Amino acid sequence: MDRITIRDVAAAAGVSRQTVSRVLNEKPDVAPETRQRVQDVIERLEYRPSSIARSLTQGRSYTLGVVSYGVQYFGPSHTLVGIEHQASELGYTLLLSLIRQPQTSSVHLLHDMLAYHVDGILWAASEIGNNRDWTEKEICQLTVPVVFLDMQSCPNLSVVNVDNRLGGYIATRHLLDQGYRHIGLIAGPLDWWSARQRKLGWQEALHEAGLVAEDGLVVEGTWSAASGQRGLRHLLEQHPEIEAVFACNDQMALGAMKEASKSGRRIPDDLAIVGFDDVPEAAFFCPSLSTVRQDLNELGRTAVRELDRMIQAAHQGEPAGEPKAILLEPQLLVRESSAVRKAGPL
Amino acid sequence: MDRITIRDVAAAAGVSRQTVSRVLNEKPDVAPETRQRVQDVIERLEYRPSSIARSLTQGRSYTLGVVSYGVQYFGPSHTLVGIEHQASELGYTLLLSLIRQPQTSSVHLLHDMLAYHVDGILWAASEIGNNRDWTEKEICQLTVPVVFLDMQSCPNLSVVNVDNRLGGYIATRHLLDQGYRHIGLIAGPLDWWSARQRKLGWQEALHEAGLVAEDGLVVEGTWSAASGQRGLRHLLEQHPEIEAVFACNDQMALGAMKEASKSGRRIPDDLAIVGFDDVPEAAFFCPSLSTVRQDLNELGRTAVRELDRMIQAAHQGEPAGEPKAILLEPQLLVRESSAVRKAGPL
DNA sequence: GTGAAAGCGCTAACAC
DNA sequence: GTGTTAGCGCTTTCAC
Repeated sequence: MDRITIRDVAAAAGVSRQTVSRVLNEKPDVAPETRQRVQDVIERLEYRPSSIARSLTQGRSYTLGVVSYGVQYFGPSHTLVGIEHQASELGYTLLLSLIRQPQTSSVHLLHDMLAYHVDGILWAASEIGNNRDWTEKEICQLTVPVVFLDMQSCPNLSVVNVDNRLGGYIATRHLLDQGYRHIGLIAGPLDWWSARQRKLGWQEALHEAGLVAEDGLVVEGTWSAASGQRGLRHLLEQHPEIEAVFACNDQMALGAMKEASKSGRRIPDDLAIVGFDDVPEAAFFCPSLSTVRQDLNELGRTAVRELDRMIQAAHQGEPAGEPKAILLEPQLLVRESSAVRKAGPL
Repeated sequence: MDRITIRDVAAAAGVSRQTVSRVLNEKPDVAPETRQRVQDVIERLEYRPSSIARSLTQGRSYTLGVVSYGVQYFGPSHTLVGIEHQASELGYTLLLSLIRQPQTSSVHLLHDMLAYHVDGILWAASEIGNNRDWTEKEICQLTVPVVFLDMQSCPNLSVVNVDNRLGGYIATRHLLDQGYRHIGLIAGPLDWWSARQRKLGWQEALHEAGLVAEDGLVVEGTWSAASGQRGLRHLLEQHPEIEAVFACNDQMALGAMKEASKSGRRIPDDLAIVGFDDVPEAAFFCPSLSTVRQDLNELGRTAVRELDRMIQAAHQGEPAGEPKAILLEPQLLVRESSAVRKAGPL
């Protein structure tokens, strides 16, 4: 069963292919009756124009490349949904590539996407280790705009981020405001840029309160609940005086809650906990988990809008404009796990 | 900055475009030295062949369309990862479309993908309500193969599923084996085919044990933890004698655990709970949650392999073969929430 | 208003 | 071994 082409339509309508093309693209200079006739034939034949043939002639594919990592987890999957929805609203289709080894540079994915003539690229895989070192050499000689998510901003690149540092700050600041002074940190893997940022926020809040952010108060996790559990155990062994913990995601917070209950500590009375992400389950943990919410859907949407802007500009021969660094504000959600400490002396 | 084409390479190497093409496609009949010279030029010019131009001439795009829904949730995101990895291993790139309104038929997405000349389509959006009614009329007249995931099998369609019914059965059977007799069901939304299947499994197990699967023992949730909490409350109000509950996903199980603890019931002593999915957090709930694990990664991979098989067949002019219905077996994980009931009379 | 010719970047089929 | 011709399905340019 062969594809129906513009030829078939032209023949059936008794016009030239150009005229059909004009009707398809809603261009003027087609007699109303001709237009109608062509449209009827299109319907009857169920003709659908080939997007890739179009891409070839127009030099635009209305396609965006997305490179992501860890889509099975909360953050990346929510970001991806935001990306897709905004993209489809703007008339783009997505080409998806998932990275398996986040440590390596994966430049080749970029070229793969270019082979499909994408109009732009969203690099949504997190910055881990030095997996971004390639950007300097590659990006400048690219033919299409690229927007990065979740990576350190850089003078030549367009980047969209949630303000992880602010998130770490408000989480810690909240615990300080509740009267806690000995606040531990269960960090994410510190080769992740975002994890380092959250840690910085924690440090900043402690310093601001005149406290010392000792290394002993920090334990590095892997984002997993198991690592959160181990982390808290380790922390409490070393520093039994710890009264509160900021866990850098909700899974690690859950693991910490498990460990707390194992060690006979009640939350929040003996140990307050704040997480990060606001996974849907967080409100149903026992007790419910205070956490920092980031609007990842909006993160994805913003990135697409920015990319679209760059594409439009480039397409009109405009001077691209300065690369932007966009930062979204996270938001604190207070629940039971960090409720204000009961009155009375320690 | 213009794209480097096969012409540029041909000119620079002093050969015809055809020879360059032969080198690119590793065809024989090129003199070793010519081949080397061409390859050198390719490297020097950093030439990358255009995949879409190739698609046009070859009638193959090495591209698969994926239509999914709810990618921000556990199941669909894990399936997507499986799909992507298997696809990329087989040399395919993915075109991704996410549905917003699962109730509506979304046939147009199918045509959108065809416009991009995809070699095949994976319909990974769940069957909900009658959002599959279009398949009968559309599929037969399609030019490319389609594989469906998570939907009722149908004589003319290729379908890959986890055996949800079996999953419901083994969860319930496990509770029966533990000595529980009054077993409630917190079902998923019953317009979802998969939710109905899990319910069927529950019924089957009860019947087999000579028990009646009364309607009063069933409450319909929305997959959310909140609905699980409400569900259990409702169930216990109506049937205080309930000793165990099968919640059709882990989130609802979590909500039920919350409600149990609110109402002063201990798990598993006063109420046993089994979930479905095995989200990574399940092992860290308090108590840890018994659940049914489905290998969603493998689900996605299997679907891609099947689709690839169909594509290959069609491409060699073979008679497509019978549409297959593939079923994967889920697996019971016993944890604390359904531990064997303490000895002693009821 | 409409059509003919040329071309997007590549490969299949056939020459030589 | 290598080059020429034609064509994938569409749009652009320029005739008429």
